[in-house]
Amino acid sequence: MGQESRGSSRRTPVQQRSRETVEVILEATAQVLVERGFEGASTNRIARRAGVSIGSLYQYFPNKEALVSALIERHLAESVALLPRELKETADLPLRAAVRLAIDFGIAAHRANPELHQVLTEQIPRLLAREAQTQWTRTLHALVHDYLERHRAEVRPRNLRIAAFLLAQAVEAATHGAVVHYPEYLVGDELADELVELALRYLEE
Amino acid sequence: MGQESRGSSRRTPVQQRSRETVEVILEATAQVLVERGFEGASTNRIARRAGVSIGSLYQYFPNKEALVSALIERHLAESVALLPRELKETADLPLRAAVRLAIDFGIAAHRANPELHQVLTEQIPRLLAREAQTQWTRTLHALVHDYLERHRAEVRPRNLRIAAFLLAQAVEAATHGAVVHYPEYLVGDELADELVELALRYLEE
DNA sequence: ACAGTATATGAGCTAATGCTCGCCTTTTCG
DNA sequence: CGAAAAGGCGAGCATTAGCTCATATACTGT
Repeated sequence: MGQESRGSSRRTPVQQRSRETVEVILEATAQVLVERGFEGASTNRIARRAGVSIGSLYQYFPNKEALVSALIERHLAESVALLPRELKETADLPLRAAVRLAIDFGIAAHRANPELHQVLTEQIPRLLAREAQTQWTRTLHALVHDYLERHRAEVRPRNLRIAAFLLAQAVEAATHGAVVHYPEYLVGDELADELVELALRYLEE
Repeated sequence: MGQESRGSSRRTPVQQRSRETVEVILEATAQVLVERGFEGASTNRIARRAGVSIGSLYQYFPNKEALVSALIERHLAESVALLPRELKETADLPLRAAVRLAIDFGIAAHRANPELHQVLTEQIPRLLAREAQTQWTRTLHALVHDYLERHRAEVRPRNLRIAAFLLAQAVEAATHGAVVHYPEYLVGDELADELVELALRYLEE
């Protein structure tokens, strides 16, 4: 769904060769972004790194923003693809088990390619990441909200929207913050355990 | 303390006139940053907005980064200035009251000039904001940690560093997220109440 | 084999940005 | 008052970024 979000006015790859080119370009974008940040990631540099001419780059991406957008979309798509499957499993689990699963999932998501995740969430001009970011936030909140609604009887908070928002936000922030400021917290289970405690105690009667 | 962090090799204002110029430039920087983001905030544009020539701008700030850094520092300094006073008051308050005060403080901080806060936290290349950001995070965690240590007897968690980290992170994220994604949550007290609940339940025996 | 299409190339254009530097004006102070 | 220091100015330089386009090469189907 949505190979190209708004990349209109550019050629769509049809041969195998060009699909590989697009792939190589996206991969190079990720690398250069990690190494030199958004400003340092010039399209020329990306093309060079990809072993491809700028001309080729601009054949598939109308501009730098579209290029980075495509990368963000692809990165989120990976997480989004896992999410429903993972969280669907939690739907009928009891509170403690569900919370545990969700938090482990959150932590795992941050552990996969943490550098790219960091650049994408922290260094990209917000207007660019905005749409994707909002989409993701909404999806996540909706899922948590859903779970809470199903289990509303076993749960203390009355305003489930706020509860879902708080929980999602807290878990995300703690995980992200740990990656950035205290990576050592992530080696054991201590942080995860405490996060579970935080969530459960908030939810319990 | 630290009028200029690393702004070496530039003139330091000594006359009243030039201090005003610096002031005007910083104010213009904030405005343009809010209006056009980091990339759109060219030094020429900032100077024009300030009603000052670029020459003058570069007389006091060696480059764009230093300019923005100075603004960040000034912005954080305002919060930092309030922090100890505010939190010193909480030092001997009982849990519930202390938590309440801290959270109200956090929310208030986000309400003062939320647009600038948002640009500064979300749109500035991270390497630039990094130092200030880390400094702030550390200070905050230390303060919470201190409080917890003093009250260690009344508090459940054993690892106070992690507890402080989690709480600070959760409150910050919830407040920030509300400002950005759901401003409507901030009109009443509901969010604040729930945040207090989250923190207290986590801390209580 | 060949026409037509898809893909790839890279020299170089345009525009904008960060920043300098020579010169002028105002303030300070003996 | 007058000279030295501080402050202010803005045309314009050097650089770099994003991006185009004329041209060349690889596929594809007949």
